[in-house]
Amino acid sequence: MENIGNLHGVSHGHQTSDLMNSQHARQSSSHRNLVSHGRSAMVSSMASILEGAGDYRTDHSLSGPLHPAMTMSCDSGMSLSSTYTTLTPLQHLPPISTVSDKFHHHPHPHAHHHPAHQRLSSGNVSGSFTLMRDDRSLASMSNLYGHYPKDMSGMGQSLSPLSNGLGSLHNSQQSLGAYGPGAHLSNDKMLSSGGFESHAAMLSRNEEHMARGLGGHGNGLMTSLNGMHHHSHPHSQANGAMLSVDRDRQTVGGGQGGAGSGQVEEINTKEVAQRITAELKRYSIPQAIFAQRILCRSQGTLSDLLRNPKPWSKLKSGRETFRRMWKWLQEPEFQRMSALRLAGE
DNA sequence: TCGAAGTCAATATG
DNA sequence: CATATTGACTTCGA
Repeated sequence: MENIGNLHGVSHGHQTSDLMNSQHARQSSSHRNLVSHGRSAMVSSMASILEGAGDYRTDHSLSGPLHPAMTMSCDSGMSLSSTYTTLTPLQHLPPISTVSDKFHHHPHPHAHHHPAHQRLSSGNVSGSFTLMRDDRSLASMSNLYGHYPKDMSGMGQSLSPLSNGLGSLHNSQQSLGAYGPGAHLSNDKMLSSGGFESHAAMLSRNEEHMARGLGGHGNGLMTSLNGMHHHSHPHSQANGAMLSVDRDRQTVGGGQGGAGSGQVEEINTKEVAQRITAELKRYSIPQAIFAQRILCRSQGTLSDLLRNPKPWSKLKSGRETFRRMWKWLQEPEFQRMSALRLAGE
């Protein structure tokens, strides 16, 4: 018994418990927290620069009825949830010490994470990080992850949406298109339904492009703007208009969304799966990496999800996984990368 | 108690 | 090496 119990509990335990799974207690490592750290750090940096920091963050909060923990959460799940709460305030001020504090109170057996985020924090704070500078981000990424950037350089250069990334993206999407508008399914409310889907893609892509294209502030502004302005309504913040669109529909469709706590996003799992697959290929990110760092799942699981995505309606706790993927897709490239890097570091 | 959903780890395959 | 498949396990709801 114990063996098994231990094995399971300790060996794998990472799962986060998502919302309902509650499998927490798995092994994991704990470094997942790093991600959150990294993120907050980044946010802060942005915030500092833009001043809209709070807003930016807000956006997360808003969009995140789900994201709260998801964004980073992988292992500690519950603990994190609380952490996340704490994080909110943190975001406003990125005092490293504070951060450390929060972390510390976590049972962190591993030390190597700390250094990692520390350095990040400092970087951000000092501003050297300047997320805006895609160059920088890229550079950093390159350092950490040689291959990711490989395509990016190309993409980055071409502002034209169709040139690179989009081109391929479109491809995939087009294939999806069949089910998109045609909608033999019930995608009426799907996150990416029909034409809108392409828009979404474009938008998100644009973000990335802008990031590098506009250079610094441009991107930041956008992001923050998107996220900020209307904090009044909990709809649409994440990154873009697209979201708002879907959100609206979803809200309506879902109806009970609930007050906030339950985001009623309906995600087109099939599409997300395709997009993720495409992105992973684009950046040469192995499933194993993405699965672990972003989804906190195993490679096999990811593979299965990507190949045989179940319809949103049939998903239960598995939705969380798709939300994470979706979330990731919505993030600006540099964030995606940093998430990958950080989580893995 | 049973079945479904989700995962994982191991293993097979390309 | 990366991805696909599979068997076993856990959790959850009837």
